[in-house]
Amino acid sequence: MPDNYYLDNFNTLVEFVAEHYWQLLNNEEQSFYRRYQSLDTPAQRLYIRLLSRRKSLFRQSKLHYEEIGHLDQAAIRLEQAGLVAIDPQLDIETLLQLFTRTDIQHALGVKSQSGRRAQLQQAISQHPQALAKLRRHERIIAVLEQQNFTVFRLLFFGNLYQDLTAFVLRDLGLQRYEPYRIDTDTLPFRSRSQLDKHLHYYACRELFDTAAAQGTTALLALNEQLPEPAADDHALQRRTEKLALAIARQLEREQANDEALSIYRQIVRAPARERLTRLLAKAGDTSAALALCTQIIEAPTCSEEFQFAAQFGQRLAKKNKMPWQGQATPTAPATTTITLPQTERSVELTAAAHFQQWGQCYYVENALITGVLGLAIWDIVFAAMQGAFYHPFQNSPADFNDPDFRVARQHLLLKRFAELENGALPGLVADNWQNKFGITNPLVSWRHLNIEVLELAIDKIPLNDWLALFEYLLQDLRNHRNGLPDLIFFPASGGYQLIEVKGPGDRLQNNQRRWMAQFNASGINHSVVNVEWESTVTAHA
DNA sequence: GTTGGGATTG
DNA sequence: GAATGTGTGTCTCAATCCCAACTT
DNA sequence: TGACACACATTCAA
Ligand SMILES: [Mn+2]
Ligand SMILES: [Mn+2]
Repeated sequence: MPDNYYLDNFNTLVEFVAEHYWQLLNNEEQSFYRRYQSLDTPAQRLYIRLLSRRKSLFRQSKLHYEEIGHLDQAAIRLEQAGLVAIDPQLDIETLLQLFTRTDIQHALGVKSQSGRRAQLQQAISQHPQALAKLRRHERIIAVLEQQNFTVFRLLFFGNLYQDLTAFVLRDLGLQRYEPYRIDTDTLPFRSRSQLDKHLHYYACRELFDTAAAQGTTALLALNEQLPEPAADDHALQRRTEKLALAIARQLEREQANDEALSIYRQIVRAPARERLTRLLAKAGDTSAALALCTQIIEAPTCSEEFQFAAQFGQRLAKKNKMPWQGQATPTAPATTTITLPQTERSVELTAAAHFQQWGQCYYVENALITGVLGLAIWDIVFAAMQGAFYHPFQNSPADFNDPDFRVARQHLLLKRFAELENGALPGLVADNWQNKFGITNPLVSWRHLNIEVLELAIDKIPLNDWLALFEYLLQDLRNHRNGLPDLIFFPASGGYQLIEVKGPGDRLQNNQRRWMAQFNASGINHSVVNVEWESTVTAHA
């Protein structure tokens, strides 16, 4: 790694933002950028070093950065630029965070092994002389204006969960990204108010845990604070709705059902209507609950919601002797029970080893089917679309989880499906396995795949089955990429079977049932295998 | 004296 | 035995250091 | 730092 790596990375980030988003920056942020630019290199380095760490307060004696040289001078220039404070006023609690338990014992003149940290802190708080002794000969540096860098990060990445480590991981080869072209003409932020709303959202999210611990009033106050995203800002809509759903769910736990209900009423995103239905039913408003079920069935936002409404509606109607349209027809999958000696390994691997007797069996869960789709449509996932790629560290296009991902790429997908029908699948999978290996892709989990199971699967699974599986996945990439069976079994006698393993006490989950309904519709061979452990007690008896 | 959870680093 | 809610573990980037708990 | 699947407890109905 070059000596300047973190300086270069930081500069790349802030210069991109300054170039493309200067008009969105307020005076403070513009000043922040100018003041940073006016620093000499050692001061810039020190600032970035401090900015990259989790805490904002440091004892200078604990900082060891050979490449910076004299920290004293760098720190003073940063102070002159207003980017750090030296020896700031601190309350006792904050000050003590900077020192170890041993430091505090020494200042108090106590022997080691004398109490926990909390007790020592309590003790030293009463002794001004000991506190003064702690701080004597120490220069304390507080890094300032972190929030301004946070704004730059948000503008660059479009989120706050990525940071400068993304550059390092890429440069070390630990994360590889598809070399897509960045669409600098259509960047995600268009206005200051949009940016402010995003920042506001993150501020709210940071408050959530505290509010949840405080209870109903704090949760309701937080909900009031949530920003109102612009109609075309899908990213922020998704985030605020998820946070509102979390708030409402927590309100339910606090028994504040009416308050939760009124939040759910404002949200369509799942599982808002499901929660709403449950609350209405619990409150005894059966007809409203049933009406909502009907509404969901007519226009479901996802398969899970549809399945819920069909089952819950039927049950609720039956219980209350109310009329109900439609019969849920749960088809039980073929189920067998096998008894195996318990092993150190997981029940899935143990079962796979068992089936290995009759052919070849792999523990793949979601990785195989979604992975093959990912390899089959690799170029479409990363196709240049307006606004899809706006920084170099994306694992997927910006709209990957939106329903319109498919709509926007429909012509490409139709063409690809035609190619698949003409036998393109084996070639696409082999080529992309070869050419793209290790590159991050939202559908491909390289670690859980190997070329053997891929080749076997391509060989043994008929094309029509693949097309049916792909179709269901593409209907809702976000929600249909889980729930696939644990094992794929290729019997020596030919064909294949998808097997969901269930250990003692485990039962089919709803997403697994939904996949099995698809398997049924497409005639795909599948089963549930219940594993029981050979009891050593029984064996001896 | 060990260990387990972190923060930091590249 | 279903339905429902909640808790847990496993992926982790890997090597190193620090620190505060303890016969884990 | 979530997503995902599983483990476990409680409740309720037949
Ligand atoms: Mn599984
Ligand atoms: Mn299973």
